[in-house]
Amino acid sequence: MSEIITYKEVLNHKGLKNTRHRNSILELLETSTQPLTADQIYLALVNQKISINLSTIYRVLNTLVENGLIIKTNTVSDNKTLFELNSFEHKHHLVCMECKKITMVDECPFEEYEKKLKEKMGYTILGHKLEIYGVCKSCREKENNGKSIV
Amino acid sequence: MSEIITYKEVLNHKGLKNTRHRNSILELLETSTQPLTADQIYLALVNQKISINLSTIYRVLNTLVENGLIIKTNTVSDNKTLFELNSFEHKHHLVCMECKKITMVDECPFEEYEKKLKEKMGYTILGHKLEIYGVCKSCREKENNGKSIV
DNA sequence: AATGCAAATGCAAATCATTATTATTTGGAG
DNA sequence: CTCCAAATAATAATGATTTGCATTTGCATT
Repeated sequence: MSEIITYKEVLNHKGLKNTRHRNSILELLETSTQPLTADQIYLALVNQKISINLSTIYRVLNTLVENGLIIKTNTVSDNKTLFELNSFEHKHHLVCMECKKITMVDECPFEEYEKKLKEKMGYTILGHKLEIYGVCKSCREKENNGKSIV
Repeated sequence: MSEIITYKEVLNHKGLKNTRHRNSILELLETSTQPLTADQIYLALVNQKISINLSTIYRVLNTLVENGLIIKTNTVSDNKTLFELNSFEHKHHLVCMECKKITMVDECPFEEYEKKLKEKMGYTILGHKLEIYGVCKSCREKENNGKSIV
């Protein structure tokens, strides 16, 4: 836990009960460097000798999304739903097409662009999602040992 | 058909047979102002008194994606796959959170940003996807007739 | 510490989008 | 017109996610 505030307090404040499952899921997402699928969470917890049902994971994830503690995303390549802790910071995803790893980037070049869209299209802009696809350093190096396609 | 080239020719060139189903799906996507789900395509065709099977639609869509004629996307809100004609132009999606309508925008402010990411993260950038969320003009106006939340 | 009750969980079955299988039909080359 | 590979229909299978219902648990109150 990187904050002084514990999940127990956060959950309480939202009127949610402080259960071991909610805590272990939140803790797992906190230590993870990237968004996880429900299934990945399930496997990770089972690995930690925690007995939990997959449907419970889905239910916990959904309540946490509804209460703004975590964020739901989905990938373009495969059709899976990913969950990550809501850091309340504006982040974008850098997705490696080879190893599928996701890296977070926090720089965002958009204020200008959004203003333009607002004027041109008459939209009220609420937010955006940006995913950038590429090949990460280590995958590119692996490939260069063989033939270089990219 | 907005081009001199017919779909028949395009399909031929790709070594694909020119079937009525492929044509009706391509024509439907051409007239559509926004990406469609397999199911929406199915309903639209049935509406046109065209007898077609849903699995055929999926199969046709997948071959068309493989051959670069159409593009696969997916929505953040619900877990559905969307298909749109590949215009071979770089476009982004402007998504209305009220009516879920998608508008295309062609301006893209990214060359600079991608260069930066390449240097900083060591990534080879292949492409990106940007979705912008907001409320479209007509939805905002509808809302203002009641109470204005947004 | 014991009680009560709503909320949370486990388990199994249901649902939904998508894919695979197989028999039948069709486009189009010859 | 004939033939065959490719395309399609119909149906079953799959995999992710949701739901119904019985049981358990958190926690406020006694």
